[in-house]
Amino acid sequence: MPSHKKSSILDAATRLFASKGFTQTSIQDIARLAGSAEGTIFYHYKSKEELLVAVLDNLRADLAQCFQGHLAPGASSPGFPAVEDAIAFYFHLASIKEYYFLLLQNHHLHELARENPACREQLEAIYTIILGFFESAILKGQQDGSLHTPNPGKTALLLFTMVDGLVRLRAYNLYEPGALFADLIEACGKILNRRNPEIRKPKAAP
Amino acid sequence: MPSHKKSSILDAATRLFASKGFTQTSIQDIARLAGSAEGTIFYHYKSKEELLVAVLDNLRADLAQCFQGHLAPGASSPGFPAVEDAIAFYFHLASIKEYYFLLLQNHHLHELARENPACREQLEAIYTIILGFFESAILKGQQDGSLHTPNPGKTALLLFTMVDGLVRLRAYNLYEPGALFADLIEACGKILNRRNPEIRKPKAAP
DNA sequence: TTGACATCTGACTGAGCACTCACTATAGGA
DNA sequence: TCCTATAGTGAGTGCTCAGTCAGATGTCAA
Repeated sequence: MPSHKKSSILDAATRLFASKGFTQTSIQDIARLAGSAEGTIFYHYKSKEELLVAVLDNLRADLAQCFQGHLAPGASSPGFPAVEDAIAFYFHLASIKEYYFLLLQNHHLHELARENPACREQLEAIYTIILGFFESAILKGQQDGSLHTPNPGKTALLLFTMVDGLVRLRAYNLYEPGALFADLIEACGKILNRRNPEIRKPKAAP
Repeated sequence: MPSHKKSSILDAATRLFASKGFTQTSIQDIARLAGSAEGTIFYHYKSKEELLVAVLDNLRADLAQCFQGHLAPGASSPGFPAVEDAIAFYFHLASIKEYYFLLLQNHHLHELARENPACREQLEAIYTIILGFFESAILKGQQDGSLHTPNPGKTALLLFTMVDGLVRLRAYNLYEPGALFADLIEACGKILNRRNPEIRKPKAAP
């Protein structure tokens, strides 16, 4: 079984890397938040960089579980458009687990992925999961006839950049939270060539 | 007149802050690239942070000039849709001055803006300029009747997040450069309610 | 030539950093 | 009880960093 300290170190590192950035976070910061000694961190993880990879691994597993739970049969509202539902869910997720998405937008992370294979693999797996989630929502919409979208893969990427962009705008307080949500959903509907022009309001705007 | 060393320091700092990030860039790095001594940097700028603000100031002025040059009468192709033209130009700019846009996406920058008023002012001015550029293109499109877009301000923000997102994808090599450009232009057209369905190819895809 | 000023230099400093290591604590099997 | 392995500790180490400072150099007017 995993030790209590180890998981609290992982948790502290996740939040600090997301909020302050990898470089700005010191081992001392992590130890303080986790309630452990600095040495304990290096007992469980060889280096600060390996700790980051462990954080990514944990993030990926949790994200996969969240998406899987949402895609499970019966989990999504029946009759509710799959894509709007997916986007609303993604926004909901980005709201309750904002630190995950802030972490993924860290510049240093992508620098590191260039030279650290373990880091690159984790990052690629995470993007595959997220894009796969959008893509499967588009495919579902095509099957029930509500969408006509020629290239689901590329369109999923476009949706991702939009939603991710809004997450960033919210994090930096560049606009009032929630004010753009309805516009975003509407814009996505247009991109996806919705057959049914009236857009139903999603249940929860963040 | 401004000294030669001072401007080469500013230039070196701009490129290094963009490519490595603010925290990862040391004064030694900047001095080496600028061909000056470390002391010279602190002769011209009180601190590393003040140097960053100077970089932003320079970026803002240059960006404003670029946009102004493009919006000048006669500069845009007559008859060419204003919004597609604007997006293509923004992409072109993001291609030849990629480091500007990478710098703006730096997480630490937005952290700093929260506590440093000078930094915050510069950042706000820069976003005002960029969003104003998109908004004026939308308004132009509405005047010539090619667009029907209810809320230019919000739509400009959505366009910005999309284009900025693609810049980031390209920088991190998450997709082949240029492969999504046509799709992006098409998606923007849909968001903007283009009256004329056929989209003309822009002159230069990056 | 002299003095005053702006520009520029690089050795230096103290603080903070990631990481090490000798050590203690605890728990279970023999 | 002793032995061993796992978990955890925090002072110490060597290095890098932003920022300082005393002085060198260049320039130009008096």
